[in-house]
Amino acid sequence: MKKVRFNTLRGMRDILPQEIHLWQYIEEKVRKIFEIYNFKEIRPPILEAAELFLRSIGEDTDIVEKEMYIFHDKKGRTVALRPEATASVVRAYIEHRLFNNPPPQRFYYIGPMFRYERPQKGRFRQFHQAGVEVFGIAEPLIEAELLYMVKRLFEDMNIRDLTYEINSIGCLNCRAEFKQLLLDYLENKVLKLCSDCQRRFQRNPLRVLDCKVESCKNSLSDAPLILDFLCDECEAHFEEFKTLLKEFDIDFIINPKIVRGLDYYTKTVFEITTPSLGAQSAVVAGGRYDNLVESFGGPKTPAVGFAIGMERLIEIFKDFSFIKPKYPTVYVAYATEELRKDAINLARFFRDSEISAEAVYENTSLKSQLRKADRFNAYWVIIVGPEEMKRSSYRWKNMRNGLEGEATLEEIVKLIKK
RNA sequence: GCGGACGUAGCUCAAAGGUUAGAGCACUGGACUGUGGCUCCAGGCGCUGCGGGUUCGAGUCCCGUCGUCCGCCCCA
Repeated sequence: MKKVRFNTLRGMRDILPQEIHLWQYIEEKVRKIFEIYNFKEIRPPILEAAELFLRSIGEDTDIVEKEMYIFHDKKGRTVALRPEATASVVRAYIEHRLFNNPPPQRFYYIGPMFRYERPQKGRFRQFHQAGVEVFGIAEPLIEAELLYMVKRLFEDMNIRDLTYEINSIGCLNCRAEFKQLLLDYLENKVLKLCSDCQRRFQRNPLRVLDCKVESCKNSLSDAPLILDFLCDECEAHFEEFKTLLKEFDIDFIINPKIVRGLDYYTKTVFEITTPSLGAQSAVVAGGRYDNLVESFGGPKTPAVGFAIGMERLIEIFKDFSFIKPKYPTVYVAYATEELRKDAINLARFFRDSEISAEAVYENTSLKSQLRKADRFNAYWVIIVGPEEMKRSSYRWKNMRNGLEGEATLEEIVKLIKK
């Protein structure tokens, strides 16, 4: 038989036991703060109808155009691995009529997302997001509270050097007006723009504004900013949002260039960035999407959400030396080979008593057993020996301080559980 | 999708085109026949990412491919 070696696919990786405790620690932190804010966990499927993402994220966005894992199932349906979770949560919210519950309805999720991109630092094809969505509240208070919640999470994890960037991209009304204004402005410049922007000019002119090509930036230096053309309502919303952030003691900067790569946003958008991630500076991103629920056939429902990039959060979380993996509490060894089975049985007894235990299954010297116990970082070693058996007792050894003694099983359990 | 760097033992890295590809750490066993960590000794480390080519001879040079990293684009 020909031997084949398999590896993870590009951009995918195994999270091994040696780092999983770090993930578990961070997931617990995230869950805890979300639940304090009354967010309820929701777990939508990872595979959805591709249409769901086309209609929410937008067909002209990079995510949909070139980054989606999209394929046909055996019935010929076009399905996609989710590139983000908001669309799924909105779908579930409507599908299960969760809007019949009183607002605010708050949901959170933690799970894998998929984007077919070129991997690099902080960027993977399968990555994880922890995110929240709030339905039913139009007040900017919600956005401000969400940012405050994230700020608390970062403080709790002792993560600093973050920049809170905010912007408003208006509602359907002011955006329509602004779009016309922008088109007029771009009219006689369009030939000077890069090829991407020429296409954007046709299909999604707002995205011309955040082109990174130097020549485009130059010719757009005096371009109108949507921030200056918000309608009265959007303007008031943004003003109140800023006032609340100040009240909540959140330092922020206004970045009029944030438009977000997803079409469903309205009014508030925000991004939290760090200098320590190289080119992938965003750790958290989100915003308001007041039209999405309605456009998916639900009742008109304002909504806000954000997502945290878990890999990026872990990357900037420096203080993890104190997080220790879980070790077995006891390691059961035997002094002579005939007692091997007794040792295994003793391990079974410990496990039945909810004490985590590891044991030696092969025939080997006591010395090597102790060495293994050390390697496993076991706290206690219990040795089954012939002399002790006669007195129906066992030898115990504390691997942290080297102390040892002899005791009955009852005494040992008491010692361990102390 | 575009550009650059790099792929050698489980890990970190050596080996100016020339014997049988090495070292440290780690692993296994022993010195210590019922006791880990320190020390010493011994042992196995390998399709040099993969596939072609050049050459008397390739880990080394060339081409392709896959992968990793770093930029660009975009994003979490």
